[in-house]
Amino acid sequence: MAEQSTGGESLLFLTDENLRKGIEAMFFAYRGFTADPDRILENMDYGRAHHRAVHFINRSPGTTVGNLLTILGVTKQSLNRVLRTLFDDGLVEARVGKQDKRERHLYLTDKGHSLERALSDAQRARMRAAYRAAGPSAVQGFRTVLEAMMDAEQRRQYQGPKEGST
Amino acid sequence: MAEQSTGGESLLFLTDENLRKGIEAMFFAYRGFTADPDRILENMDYGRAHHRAVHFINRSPGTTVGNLLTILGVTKQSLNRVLRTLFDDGLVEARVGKQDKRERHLYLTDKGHSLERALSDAQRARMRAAYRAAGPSAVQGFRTVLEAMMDAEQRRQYQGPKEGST
DNA sequence: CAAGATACGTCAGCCATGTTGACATTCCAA
DNA sequence: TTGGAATGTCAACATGGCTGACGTATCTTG
Repeated sequence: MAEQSTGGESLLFLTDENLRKGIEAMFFAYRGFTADPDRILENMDYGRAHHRAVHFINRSPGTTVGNLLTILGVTKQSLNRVLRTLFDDGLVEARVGKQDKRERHLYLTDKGHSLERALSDAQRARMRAAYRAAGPSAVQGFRTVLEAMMDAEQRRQYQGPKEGST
Repeated sequence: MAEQSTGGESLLFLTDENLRKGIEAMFFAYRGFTADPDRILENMDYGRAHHRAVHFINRSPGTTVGNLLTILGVTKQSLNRVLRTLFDDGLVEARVGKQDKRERHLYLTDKGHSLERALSDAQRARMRAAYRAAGPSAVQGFRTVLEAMMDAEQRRQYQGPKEGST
C-alpha cells in the first residue's frame, strides 16, 4: 500500500501547516459529503442515522442487528430507535434467522430500496464529480490516506462483505 | 488542479463500486479522524462543537463571531451556547472591535491555547501517521479529491486566512 | 434437563448540539 | 435621525448519541 519513494526523503509534506490543511479539508469535505443526502432527508422524518442504516443494510442484505451495531458503532438503544421507524414505515424488513432464531436478518423492502437509491444517487453524484475532477491517481491517493486514517477495526469493516470484486 | 491524463481515458475508477468504497472510506475515516479529540473531550464538559470553535479561533485569532458563524455553518444560538461556556471557563476572550464596536474579536487565552494544543496534537498525530504511511503523492491526491468534494463556499473558507502559502 | 450466555427489544431519562422564533442592545452609515 | 447590521439571549423543540435496568426468546453447555 505505502508508496514511500520520494527518493530524497523530503518530509515537507508532514509539516504542521500541511497537517492543519488536511484536518480542515476533512472537516469541510465531510460537510459537502453529507450535504446532498441531508437535503433529501430533511423533508422526511429521517436523519443521517437512517441513511447509515439503510446504506449498510443495502450493502449487506441479510445482515443481523448485531453486525449493524458493530459497523455503526452505536448502542442498540440508539439503533433500535432508528430501525423501529424503518420497520414501521415499511422500508426495512426483519426475518428471523433460520439457523439461529435469536437473530434478525435485515432486508430493504422495495420502498427501502427506492429511498436508498435516492440517497446514494445524490451522494455518488458528488463523489463522482470529485473523482472525475481529481483524476484516477488522486483517487488512489485519497483512498490510501483514508484507509490509513481509520482504526484497525474500522478498516476491517471497510473491506466489505465481498472480497474479490476487482 | 485536475490532472486528467490517463491517456487511454480509462474511466474504470468511476464505477459505482468504486464510488461506494469511497463513500464508506469517508465514513469510517471520519470516525477515526474525530476519535482521538473526542476521547479527550469526553472527560471534560466539552464536545466536538467546542473543539471546532477553539480550532478556528486558534487558526484566525481575532476573528469575529460572524466569521465563525459562516465557517462553522451553524446558527448563532447554537454557537453562542458553546462560546458562552468557553468564555465562562476562561478559554476564549472577546474583545470589542476598535473600528466597529459591535463586533467581538475572539482570542484564545493561555488556557484556551493549552486545550487547543492538546486536541490538535492528538488529531495531528493521527493525520501524520496516515500521511507518513501513505506517502507524499497519496497525500496530494487526498487533498485534491477532498477539495473537489467541498461546496464552493466551503472551499473559499478552506483556503484559510493566509493566501500565498504554496 | 437445568443453567447460563447470547441476541434482541424496550422503557425511562440524560446530554450535546442542532433548529426557529422573538426580542433587546449597540452602533455604523446613509 | 433612522434603518439595518452585529451580537446576545430567552424559550422551546428535535435528533441522535448515551447509560441503566429489565424482559424474552433461544442457543449452548455442563
